[in-house]
Amino acid sequence: MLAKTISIGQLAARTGLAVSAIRYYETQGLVCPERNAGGQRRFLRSDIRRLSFVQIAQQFGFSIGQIRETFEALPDGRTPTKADWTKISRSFREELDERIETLTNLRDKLDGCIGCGCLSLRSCALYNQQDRAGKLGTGPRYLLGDTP
Amino acid sequence: MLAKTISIGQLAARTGLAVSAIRYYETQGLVCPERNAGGQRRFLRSDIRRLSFVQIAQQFGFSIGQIRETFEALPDGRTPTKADWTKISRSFREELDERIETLTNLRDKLDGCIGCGCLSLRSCALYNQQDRAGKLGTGPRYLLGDTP
DNA sequence: GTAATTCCTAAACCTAACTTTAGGTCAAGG
DNA sequence: CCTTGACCTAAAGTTAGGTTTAGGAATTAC
Repeated sequence: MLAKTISIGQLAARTGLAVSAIRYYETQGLVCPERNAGGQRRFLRSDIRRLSFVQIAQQFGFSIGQIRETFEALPDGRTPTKADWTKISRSFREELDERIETLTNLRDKLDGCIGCGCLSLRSCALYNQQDRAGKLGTGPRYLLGDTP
Repeated sequence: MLAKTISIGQLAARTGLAVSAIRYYETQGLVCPERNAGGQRRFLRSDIRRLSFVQIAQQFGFSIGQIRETFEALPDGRTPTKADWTKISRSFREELDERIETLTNLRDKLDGCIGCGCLSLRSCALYNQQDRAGKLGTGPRYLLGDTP
């Protein structure tokens, strides 16, 4: 018989996460388990999917805060449907595309540098970006595209 | 007149790094400045390029340890030549290509999931990787390709 | 019904990559 | 020459993302 809710240990087994990590994620607002009479956490089965998504997103380099924001698109109270997850995955994919593009751009610049005598003071695109950043003082660096 | 060596403040101005960051990098073996009579650090001009490289590598997601290893290919004692930097950039580029490929693969899997009803318990490639990882307990996750 | 698990909280600890602080020294300009 | 800004060290603090520890309480298994 399939229980309606699962324990933290079961969730850990199903997601490959440590129990301590799941508790930590709760403090960060990534899951909101109910409690039983004895005060123990009871998770929905859909939290397995939720935490799997967390792990995948982390592999892609997203921070917990960003993942929490992404989850704000999920329904409050009802179990997320396939359509909900599709929506999230799609916006996630867009972010991802941007990241890959940024990395690829940067790599291509590095390619140019290998050809041109990398990091030369005058001709290297990457170096010059740094150089300009330097002139702005110790503020944020905009190598990755956060132009000033 | 161009001084032979530069101070930490000048290096900071030229690289956009904080003075404290440069001191930290010294403790991590990324730069090895000499000292003058008064005990103050004196950097080579080539350290500007060195630290610029550090910043670029960090933008690509390399850790300080990895960058230090990369630098072990640089000559000890003489100022690195263009050929030295080219060699480093090239091996660096290879690593980078791998990372882009990994990210792209992962993204394509996510694409599959968007099509298939993402993160479904049975049909999602990403999810199933997680699932298998779960069954191995809390050990290392191999979503990024470090297969067991 | 009792022993072994599992779970609970709070607080301390961990690594990476730095910054900040405190208290003092060095060097360059007027 | 003396003041001001740049520099020095050591140690503590910071953020992210957790883990570990300590001391109990709730469940489950036999």
